[in-house]
Amino acid sequence: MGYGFPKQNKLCGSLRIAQFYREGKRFVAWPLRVTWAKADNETQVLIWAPKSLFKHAIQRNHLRRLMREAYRLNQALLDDAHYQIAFNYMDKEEQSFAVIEKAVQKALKKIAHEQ
RNA sequence: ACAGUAAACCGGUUUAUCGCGCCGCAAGGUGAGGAAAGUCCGGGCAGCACAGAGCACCGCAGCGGUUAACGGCCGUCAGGCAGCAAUGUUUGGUCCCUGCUACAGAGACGAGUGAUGUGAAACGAGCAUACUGCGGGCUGCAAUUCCAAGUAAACCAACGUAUGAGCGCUGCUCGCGUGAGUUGGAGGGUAGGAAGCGAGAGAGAAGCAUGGUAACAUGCUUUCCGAGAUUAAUGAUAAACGCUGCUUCGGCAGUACAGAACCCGGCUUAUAGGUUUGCUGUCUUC
Repeated sequence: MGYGFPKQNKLCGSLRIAQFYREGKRFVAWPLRVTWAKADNETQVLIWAPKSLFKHAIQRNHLRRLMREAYRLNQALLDDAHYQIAFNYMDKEEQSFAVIEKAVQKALKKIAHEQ
């Protein structure tokens, strides 16, 4: 598993997303709220920065990009199984890449461990 | 030189590592802004509607020009306000008809008169909801078209079937058209894909020429430019340089506003720092 993050590894489709949020397991790795479930075919990831917390599109874009990079660089922490994972940003402040990367690492380790 | 004022423009750069969208068999190519923003005007484009008449309603308003169009832009006139000035800012159709003009005043548009007094205004008028001129069908790309999949032409209630329900025509009236359903309740299904969507007869850009005070128009030239996502690409990390402050000359701090979503022309708002030009005032030197 390399560092890539192509489009087929992104979770999309409103029905699947709604079902995933209903059934997935949740925990918090500040400043992220993580939802995850086992998947059959491929690991798919959803990244979300809410408009209610960040008014400007450029802030949301920036946070999404930081979370995406953090996942992309640390996805090797997962084992060989496949998952659906959602990272929801939940803090009111824009945190740095170092903080977000640490949170993503913690979350991925926890998912791999619980599995 | 300093201060002011009015315009125009720029909006970081480089390297390393990892990565994303679109196009392409591949090699490779290409990928945010001056405001992409607010969605306030105008136009293209799309769908629906459109026999006609009247009354409403909304927008604009010195004058002239410009444009695809505009409430924009350019030029210009008059009054008020700020400033020594350059300049900025603000107001600007009309009173024939309809109506309004508080308090005060004998009287407020009604007249027998109208000096004094009252009052913003005393027969003179001012104003808009009135009148005049011009413009306006409605809805917006979540438009619209196609493909695929799926469901419930079932149930309940009200009104109606030529004694005409309802619908459409602009909000209303007339009038016209249509002619058996319509409305509400409860419930069921879908929310995938493609086109629209960006190289087109471009309201593009740059340069030159001609006309015009200007906005702008016309013509010629060009190895000039060309995002197209859809849980939504255009990035992340590290370093160096540049720029701006402060400095004990070692350095330290800061480097804005902000992210396309059908496309254009404007307006408005946000913006670190910087560049250029015109004009005005003050001072100095020749």
